[in-house]
Amino acid sequence: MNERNFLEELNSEQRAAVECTDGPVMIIAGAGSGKTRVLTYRIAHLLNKGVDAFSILALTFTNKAAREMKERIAGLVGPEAGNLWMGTFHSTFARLLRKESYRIGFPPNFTIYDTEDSKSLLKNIVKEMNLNDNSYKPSPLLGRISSLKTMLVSAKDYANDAHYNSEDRAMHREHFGQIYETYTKRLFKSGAMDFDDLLYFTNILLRDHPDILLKYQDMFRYILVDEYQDTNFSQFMILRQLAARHQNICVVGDDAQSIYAFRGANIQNMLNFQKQYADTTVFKLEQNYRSTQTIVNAANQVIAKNRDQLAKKVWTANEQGEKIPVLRAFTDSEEGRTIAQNIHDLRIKAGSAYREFAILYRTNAQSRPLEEALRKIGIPYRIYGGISFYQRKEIKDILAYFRLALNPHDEEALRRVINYPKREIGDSTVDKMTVAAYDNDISLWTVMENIPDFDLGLQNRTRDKISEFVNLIKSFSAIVPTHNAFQAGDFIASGSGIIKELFTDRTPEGVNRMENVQELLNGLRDFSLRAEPDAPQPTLGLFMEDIALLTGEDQNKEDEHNLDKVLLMTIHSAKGLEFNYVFVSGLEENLFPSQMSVMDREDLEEERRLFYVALTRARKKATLTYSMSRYRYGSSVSCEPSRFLEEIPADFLYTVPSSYEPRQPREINRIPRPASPGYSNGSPPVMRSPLTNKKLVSINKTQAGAAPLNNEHLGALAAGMIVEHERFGRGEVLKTEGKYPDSKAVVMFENGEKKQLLLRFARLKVVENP
DNA sequence: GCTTCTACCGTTTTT
DNA sequence: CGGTAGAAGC
Repeated sequence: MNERNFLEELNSEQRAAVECTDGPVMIIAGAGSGKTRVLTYRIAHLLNKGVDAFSILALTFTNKAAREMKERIAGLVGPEAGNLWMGTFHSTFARLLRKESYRIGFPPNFTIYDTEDSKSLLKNIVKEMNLNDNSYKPSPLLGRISSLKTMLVSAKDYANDAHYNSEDRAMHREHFGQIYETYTKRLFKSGAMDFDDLLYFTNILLRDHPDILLKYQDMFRYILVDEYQDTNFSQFMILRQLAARHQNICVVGDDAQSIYAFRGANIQNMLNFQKQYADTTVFKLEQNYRSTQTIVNAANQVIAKNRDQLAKKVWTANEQGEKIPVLRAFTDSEEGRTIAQNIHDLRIKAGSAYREFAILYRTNAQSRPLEEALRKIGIPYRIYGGISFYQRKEIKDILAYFRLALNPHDEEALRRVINYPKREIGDSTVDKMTVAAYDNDISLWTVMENIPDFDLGLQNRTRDKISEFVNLIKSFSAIVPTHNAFQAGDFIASGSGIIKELFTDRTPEGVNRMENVQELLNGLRDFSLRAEPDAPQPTLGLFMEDIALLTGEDQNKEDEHNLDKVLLMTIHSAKGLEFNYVFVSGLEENLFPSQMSVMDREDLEEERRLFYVALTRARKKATLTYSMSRYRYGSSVSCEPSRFLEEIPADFLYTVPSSYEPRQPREINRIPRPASPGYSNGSPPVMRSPLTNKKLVSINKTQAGAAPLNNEHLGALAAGMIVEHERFGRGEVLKTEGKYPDSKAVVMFENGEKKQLLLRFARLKVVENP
């Protein structure tokens, strides 16, 4: 396709934004206004003007967005698109750091720690410092460290900052600074970077090494950034340094869709762009090509009152469309059934495919009742961006061996597999070696490598086991450089003993784990074969680099994507996608808006923007649903409709009454949970133990003999009942006590043994209920 | 050092 | 309801 053709496909707003190629440009793009199209055409236009693909840096928010954009550009200009620097901030700068990291003391094969690794390291540090780990929990610690790194505050800066110090004293975590410092040191010693380090150290590298800065400033003459509203300070500073020389920076974003503040995203980056670059040209894309008028107007209402925004008026020439149905359900599972039923009916009525439907929710936990309902009436579905394949335990175990082969100083990988499979190197040995490493300021691996030089009071046998392990890892390391990824991976997987370990596990889960490992090895084989002839040898190192920054969605197979299935996902991961029919579920106070944001932010602006994103995913019809009660940790909690429902003018909505009655008791006659405030079906009958006369709240009643021998349908036990236990045989219940789920029963068995059983784990069958 | 049992705890969103 | 950390017991 030649240039004239593709520019003519754009409207005048879009075309102007594409053709203004030089100098700082900000494109404010409303939802559904063809933002991606403008970005791709702009890049294609640059290439057609003769700009070298190697000198264009395009940063997107997800790997998927980068891939898609690359494909679309390739469709416009051909294979030259392959030479673009295009990817997420993290993957692009990880790539840059691999080349330059030696300048800041990191090896080129540095490991990238994921969140799990980081938390586990923090946990170890807290333990070693003998701090009460109730106030030093890994997740909050990592959260704080992460936001500090995002603000480019080093451990040293932190220690010297009076404000931070007094804040810590007030929060009773005066050792935080020390933890931060130790964490940083340990990462360095392990030759590892966490997620935020990839951006942090890119900043440091560019800041402290003018020659490198100049090199990349000249390399990236044109910089384009997608989803600019979601960039954080660290990313902003990288861009600022790189663009300083040529000033050809084009950012595209929608302040109304800024939903990542929790991760440090700073909407001010967008609001202040014009201040940063005085001669910025601003373009606005205000026509929405995606949704009906009803949806566009209702969505506009949602964010109308937000204070932080750039003036724009999103409008559409599309048809008016249906009103937005609001469905009320009594329980979360009924909400699921209603949605499932609606999808079923709509699909038949409108002749639509399953893939035209999406169900969005605020939290991942909400997917379960939805899945159950869909499964029950046979609607195929897929969870978009769920847990990543590479996060599974068995896969992470194997990857830990791979990581060790590439970088044996990687402490988290080492700890993970040092005794898996069991090789008699237990916790106390690891603790002793950790102390030695700390005392000598060396890595754990170095201690193990030189174990005879240390007097740790270990048994000879243990020392031999350690040497054996060291030699094993060294043999893995030796394989890597001379073999391709598959050969090395296969050798390591079987040499580590993991394959054997998994093979002996014949439980269904075990078989599944084994299949996953096979899947990983197949992936390695593909990776090794797929390599282009003149590309570098597809080593294990390259493979690990490829997968380190993948998210759940990135690794699904092509055919997975094309299957005709309803998609389920969080609103966050729905950004950038669109569907004909969208269900936004769980519109309840304290869920959406979330409890956290209701408690510590009075404005709820970000939650509203999130709702805006949810609504504007829909092309033809958006449906809102909520439930009056929801299960949480096994008990039902009553809910109120979300305030957001009231913020949409009533003439955009119509309320559909619940078509279901509250659920009838099934054959298992459930006694309602403890009288939680607002239990909507009247207060539950109270059962009392005949012996103690204590209330037997919250234990389910079962018909005698109906409960299977597992803990899924525990019956309410009362004194006098005759029960049968899997191992101990028959017995009589003497008394029951405690509150579910930790309720206990004392049972006298026929063999004369008196046992106290924790009901949640006891496998009991009621055989007689007098 | 390894296995089994029990008490406790969790509440966003993710590159 | 699940997951899991740590104690107790072997």
